[in-house]
Amino acid sequence: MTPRNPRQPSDRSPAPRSRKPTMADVAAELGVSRALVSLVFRDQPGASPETRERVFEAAARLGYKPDMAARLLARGRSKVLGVLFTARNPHHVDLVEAIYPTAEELGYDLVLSAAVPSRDEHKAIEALVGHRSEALLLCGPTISEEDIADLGARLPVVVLGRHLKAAPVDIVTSYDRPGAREVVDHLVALGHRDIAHVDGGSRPGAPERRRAYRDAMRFHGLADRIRIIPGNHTEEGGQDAARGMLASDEALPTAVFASNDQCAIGLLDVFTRAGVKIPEQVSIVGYDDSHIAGLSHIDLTTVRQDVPRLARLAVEAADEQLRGVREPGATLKLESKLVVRGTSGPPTQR
Amino acid sequence: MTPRNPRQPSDRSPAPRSRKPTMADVAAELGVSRALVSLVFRDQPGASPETRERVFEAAARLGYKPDMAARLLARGRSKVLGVLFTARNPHHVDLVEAIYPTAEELGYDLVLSAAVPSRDEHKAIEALVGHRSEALLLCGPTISEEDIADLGARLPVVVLGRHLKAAPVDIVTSYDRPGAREVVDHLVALGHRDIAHVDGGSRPGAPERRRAYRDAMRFHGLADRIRIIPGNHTEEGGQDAARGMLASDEALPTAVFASNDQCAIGLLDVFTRAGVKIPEQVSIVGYDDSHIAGLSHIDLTTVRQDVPRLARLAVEAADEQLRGVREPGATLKLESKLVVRGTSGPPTQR
DNA sequence: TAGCTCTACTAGCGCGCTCTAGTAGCGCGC
DNA sequence: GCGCGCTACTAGAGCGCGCTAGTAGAGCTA
Repeated sequence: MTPRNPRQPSDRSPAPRSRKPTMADVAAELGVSRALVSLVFRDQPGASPETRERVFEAAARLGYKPDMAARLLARGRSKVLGVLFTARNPHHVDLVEAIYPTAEELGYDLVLSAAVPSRDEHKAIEALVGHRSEALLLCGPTISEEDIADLGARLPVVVLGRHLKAAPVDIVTSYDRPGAREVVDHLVALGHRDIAHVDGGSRPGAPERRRAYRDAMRFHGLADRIRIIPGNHTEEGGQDAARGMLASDEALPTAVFASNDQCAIGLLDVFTRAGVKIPEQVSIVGYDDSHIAGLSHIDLTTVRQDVPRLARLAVEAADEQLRGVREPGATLKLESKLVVRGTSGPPTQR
Repeated sequence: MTPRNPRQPSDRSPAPRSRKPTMADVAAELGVSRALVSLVFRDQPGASPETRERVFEAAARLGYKPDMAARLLARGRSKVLGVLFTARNPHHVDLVEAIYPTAEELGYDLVLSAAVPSRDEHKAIEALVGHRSEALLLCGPTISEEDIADLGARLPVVVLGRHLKAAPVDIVTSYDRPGAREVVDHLVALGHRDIAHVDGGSRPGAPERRRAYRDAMRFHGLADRIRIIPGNHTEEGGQDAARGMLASDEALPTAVFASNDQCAIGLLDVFTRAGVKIPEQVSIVGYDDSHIAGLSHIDLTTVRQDVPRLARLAVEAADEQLRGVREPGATLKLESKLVVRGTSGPPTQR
């Protein structure tokens, strides 16, 4: 952390933990002006190499660290991007991981705010704005389109993984339809006809996936087998849907396409516990290819989104809006593709 | 988001996105002083109810939101807690979720910083300090004890889920030994004797769990069966360990106790793919009871830590340090307990 | 020597807010 | 009529930094 400093051992202070040193302290220590220290820390020309050296040395000795809040306040641009994500959603976590490198590359700092059950997205977003985010990256926001539009009128906003009709914000997402279409094609090719879809209600991406499922079923002449079961994008949603299917009078479908991986995992959970063999009795396909789908023994067939590119495009879109090189309102879509793993297979004859 | 405002519809501006309004704008709008507006927004006495009303109304009309950075800068106390966590670690995510409510209750705002592969803990911590965190909550930090001590000398630090010898920081964690002991007791009671431990190297909590495993094995007269396989706290670590065991000349143990859930999931993954039946051929037990262990069809036997209390105690500890009612250096330990699920069972005779 | 340029620095305002120390105005009792 | 206390408000100094406009001094010409 701080450079090793024998003169001020860290165990010296059980108590005082004196005021954080400021730039002025460093300047005073060296008998120079604050501005000089500022120059050095911003890596601006105007200081001799020896002076730079001395400034860094003194700063390290005093334990000085630049204060972001003051820095943000003083300079017009804060170079901070606010990122909203859902803590429980592994796909969001993947996105956050992927956002860091590009942000760093373009010189942005990141402030994260998690939407968790006890703290809704509105609060999380207010926190981001309050902390001087110049622009917001929203991972699969569930707030209303109107709210997003209002937000977009206040500052640059990039929405990841959700379609919007007419908000003044950038949108970076995957084509949901080809992905969902591929899922149905794959299942049909395996011999399935009773393919149900556990949807995600109005969650980001869900309406498009539902529509694509319907279209694909019709395309394959399976319009009469269309079966949409209400769900959401959490494990609980998948569990509830699975319980509903098990309790229902109708026969189980031979394949279930879930609106996202978490939902699929919920399905897997309940089906497995109930003794339903996966994929022998029921094939299950998810959506997102979050790291969990591939790594664990879940081994879920799913649709992979190009997370690194998604993240890069989102950060770049925010940057472009901030630099004013482009009006907001762009929509970028990436290809996604089916990843076949162990939870899908041919249906067994009954 | 912003209160609905018919006079300035959000679609009015494709372009200007004019400067964010400040407190001075609100004050000018009403013909009052900035200080008054400040009072109202801080909910301090000294303004009449009617004035408060007018201030809020004007603020809403202008779309004013208080600027945290300036607020933090201006007041001594920032009331911001910095939280370091590992994005991929579901147990950390659980902790973050649990920290929010208590923080809010005590009037703290949270700034999150994720350690991800491309961005190590040092950077993540610097970001937190730079954003004026008054105190730091570190979820299972892997940086050196010395670095943590240095950090603790600069500001209040609470470490979650890791033991430290003599750093001037608070520690909130679970008793690892009784938990690990319970695991071994459970497995022995089921009839296991060849119980291996995939450890977590020097990761937080790992040394204690390893030691507890050893002690428990000795207690049960199984000293000669002690088998410790190096691992770490990621899925990859578990996968590598499992591959190593499968490739080894030695027979597989009948039970494996992993140092955390992710590692256990990695084991599950590789064993399952290799056709090893869980728990018939090998029982697997994890540690943490992250939401993933119970929710998915992973159904992992594991050791539950009391996450809500852990989180509450950590925030309270930070608060106490900040209020100066107590010297840093306290260690709080909570009970943890075995949760038996589907990955552990009696060994089959060979 | 004056005049120029260039490097290496400094003075001081302002970012949006908080907070201390006030003041203006009012009703009150004596 | 005067001081008193109270409510409702204001002036203005800072918080730690960035940044613009400046200056002192060295080196160089002519």
